[in-house]
Amino acid sequence: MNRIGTRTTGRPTLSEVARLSGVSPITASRALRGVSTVAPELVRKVVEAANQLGYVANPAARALASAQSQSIVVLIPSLSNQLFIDTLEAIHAVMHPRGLEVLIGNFHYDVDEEEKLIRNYLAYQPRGILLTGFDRTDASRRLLAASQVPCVHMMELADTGPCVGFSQEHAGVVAAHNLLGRGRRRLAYVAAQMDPRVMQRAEGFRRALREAGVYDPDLEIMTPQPSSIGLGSDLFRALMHAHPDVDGIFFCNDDLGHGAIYEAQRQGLKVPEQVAMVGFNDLPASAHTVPRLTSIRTPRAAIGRAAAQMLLERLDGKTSGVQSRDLGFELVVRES
Amino acid sequence: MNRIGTRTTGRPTLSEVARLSGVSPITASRALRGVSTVAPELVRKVVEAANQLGYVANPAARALASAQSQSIVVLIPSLSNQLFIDTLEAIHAVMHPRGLEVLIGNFHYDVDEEEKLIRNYLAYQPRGILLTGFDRTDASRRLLAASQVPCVHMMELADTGPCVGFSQEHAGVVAAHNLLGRGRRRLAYVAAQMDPRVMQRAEGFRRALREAGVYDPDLEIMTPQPSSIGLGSDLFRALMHAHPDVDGIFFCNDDLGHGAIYEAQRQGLKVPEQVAMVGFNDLPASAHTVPRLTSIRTPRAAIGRAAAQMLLERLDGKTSGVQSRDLGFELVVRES
DNA sequence: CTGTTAGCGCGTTCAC
DNA sequence: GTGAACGCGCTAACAG
Repeated sequence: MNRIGTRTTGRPTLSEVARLSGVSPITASRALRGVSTVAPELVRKVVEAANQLGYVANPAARALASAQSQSIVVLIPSLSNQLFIDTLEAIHAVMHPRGLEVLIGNFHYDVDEEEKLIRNYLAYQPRGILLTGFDRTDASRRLLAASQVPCVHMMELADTGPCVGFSQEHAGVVAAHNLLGRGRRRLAYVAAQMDPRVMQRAEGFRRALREAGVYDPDLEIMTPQPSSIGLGSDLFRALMHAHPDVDGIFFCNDDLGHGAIYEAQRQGLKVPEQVAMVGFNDLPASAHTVPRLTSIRTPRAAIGRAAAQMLLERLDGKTSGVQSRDLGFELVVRES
Repeated sequence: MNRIGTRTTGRPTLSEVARLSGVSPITASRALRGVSTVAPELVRKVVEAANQLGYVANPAARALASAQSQSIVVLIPSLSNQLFIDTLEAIHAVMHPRGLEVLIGNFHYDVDEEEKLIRNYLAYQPRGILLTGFDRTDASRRLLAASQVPCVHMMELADTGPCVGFSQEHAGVVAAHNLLGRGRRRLAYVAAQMDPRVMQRAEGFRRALREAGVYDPDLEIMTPQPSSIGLGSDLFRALMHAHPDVDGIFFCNDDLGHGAIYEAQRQGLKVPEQVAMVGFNDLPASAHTVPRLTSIRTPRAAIGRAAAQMLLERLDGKTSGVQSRDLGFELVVRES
């Protein structure tokens, strides 16, 4: 059988496109990439030939020759959280029209896994990297710095690198003020996962309670377990059992809040009359639970979009240095 | 400044590893890949040199030289559905230890977008492709066939290609039987998105109702809108308004079911006394809503795992031809 | 079991 | 504005 050699792809190459359009390969290359000054007439011919052959450039050859791929790496701590899916989609929507491929790395809230991902993905010579937060290993930081690949950090704000996010700590303050404003004094913080952002929100919440003179460390329930609805039910039950006088709770995310709402309903415990609740992220379900969950809406899609754009600007050399973009958040007051 | 040339990566190359370990580049290559027969002593030396230099192979060069990447492409219709996230994670868990990168393509339930993704990703010379279902454009099919890249289809069963999934139609039958078994006769099917699998479940549900002599086409509510909790509330409200005598509903997925449960609660409509409900997928929340939602649990992680393994076997040439693997599903009876 | 040779397909560099 | 030559880093093919 006339099998193609194992070293060749069998797909049309740039040379074939060039031959068909009567120009040199390099002109075809330039025409297809839209760079430099190629006569419009030639461009037309080349593009036509490419379409006719169904030519698609070989990314490997391209990356090898230019020492640069057409990929952007995005490193996120979890895929199971709708939060990051929304961010991812927004990033993709910005990058795709620019011909940039988005490589997704999920490090499962594990900085060592993130380090491995960085080492691995750097080998792909990505054009840029989008990172979640600022908490990572020193080795990761060194790898990133040595690579010279432009980075933008998402979700948190800091002056140590270009970033797009909002003040997690302030979100904690706002949640506290909402609860305090409703006359609640026995306020609890219920958290899982305990990633850096969860801790920052805890810090803000704590500070506000302290200033109001109602802070009680016994009412901070934190577990490193992954967050889930079931866990929210469990933590709520345990909390109310140990401290029946709690009259307001800030959950580090909506999943926990939903679990608590279900559990409260099962126990016949009135929300918000007996216990008020504030969630975080404002997932779609929060607008529908009974009662509807008051929550802090995070601009996750906007963060993805803005971070992607900031990265593009850096690639184009339009900006440089540390740039911090605060997209804020919004307390969505509902029934809980 | 002594900047490295723009054509070079600045990272250690195979030649440097070879030089440091006193062998030829090709021997270093073989040692690192663990192929062929290289003397154990040499392997040790090469690996040591590679570690010392922090060498990571350049995937682009590798792909170019071997006409084959270390990537597996997975094409899914949505990232917003927890279903596919679970599948994705399982696939990754199988592929990663084998040194295979998973490239995720989200085609947003759009066969034309899927076709573009296929055209694009094929240029990356993936080792294999994991597809969702069998419904795609003819061009997609041709592209795939011409590429010779091994494929495995997920979620549905058919005899037209290797696949791992379960009978969507039978799931519809089982849902119907559960409702019929509880004495319900006015049964509705409420669906959104209307992807092929949703339609297959509809077909099974319909068939079972027909056999029981209770099929009423007016009680099929289908909309192409994307599925969501809010939509579930809306559709449920509209349905019960138009047909107050409906006493059982099968939802094409749990999101719609959850929305209906919330809405029923708001309307003071007793579930399941007045209307029984069966969902599909068994998302985590279904075990916690009030009342807890009876649902069909789909083996989404198992499907990802098995599909990945089937693909690996094909890559290793262990199997070939059409192979269909039915992983079944499970009706989880709860309170609704 | 190891090395030599050659080339994967493209873009950079420099010449025209 | 266009082209020739070369090389990116690696591995297939074939010797030995």
